[in-house]
Amino acid sequence: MRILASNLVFRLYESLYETYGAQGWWPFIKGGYHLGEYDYPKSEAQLFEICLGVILTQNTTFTSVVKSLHNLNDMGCLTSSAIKTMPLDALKSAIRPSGYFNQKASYILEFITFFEKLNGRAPTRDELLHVRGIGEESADSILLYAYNRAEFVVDAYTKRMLIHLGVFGEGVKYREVKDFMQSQIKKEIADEKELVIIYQEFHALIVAHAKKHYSKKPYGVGCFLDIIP
DNA sequence: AGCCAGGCTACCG
DNA sequence: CGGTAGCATGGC
Repeated sequence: MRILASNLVFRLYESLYETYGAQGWWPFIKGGYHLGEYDYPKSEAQLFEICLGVILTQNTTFTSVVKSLHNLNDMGCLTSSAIKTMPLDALKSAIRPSGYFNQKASYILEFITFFEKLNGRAPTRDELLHVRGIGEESADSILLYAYNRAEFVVDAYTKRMLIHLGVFGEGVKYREVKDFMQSQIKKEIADEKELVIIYQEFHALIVAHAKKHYSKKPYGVGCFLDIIP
């Protein structure tokens, strides 16, 4: 989705979108997805798969997560009920490629307990934050990608890039970055559905860009976003 | 061989 | 509060 540049944050978005194009974002094992379509998840199964992916991808590459999800799928265990009833060791070995498999196995089981109690209702951000294993980024990722709520996701890349560009100083807090990005974007976009799409694409674009230019030190080499304040 | 990956908790002062 | 060790595998 194109938007008109009128402030710093939009210029950032436009430069990234111009360069990398629509990212689509959340990749699925079940059902696939199409670029430029935003009516996902299309099923409860996809919704749960996003939540699972969010937990598994903590401090890991998504390609590792895909392996774990395929392992689970091959065992017929890509649903909350199946994971709940499978042996713990089987769960651990399935998600092994994503690292931290002991922690993540218990995080997943705790999330499932929480998820099933929701009974189809969308969780609040605060509720998610009270689930062990769900921090700020995971809560926002689940809300944004699984529940299509307008919650901007801030990850290590986002902070690193914005610090490098001089928007924030070292040690900036999650909340500060999130509030800034959201308030800037909301100045131009009022429609909730549009906001969700922008937030989804924006985070994906930042990751795409940061993988290229903000992965190894010194950060920002070859970054063309010299447009900031 | 070492550093990094789409973080979070627990525990420290 | 803020800071940090520990968690673990896989890719480059």
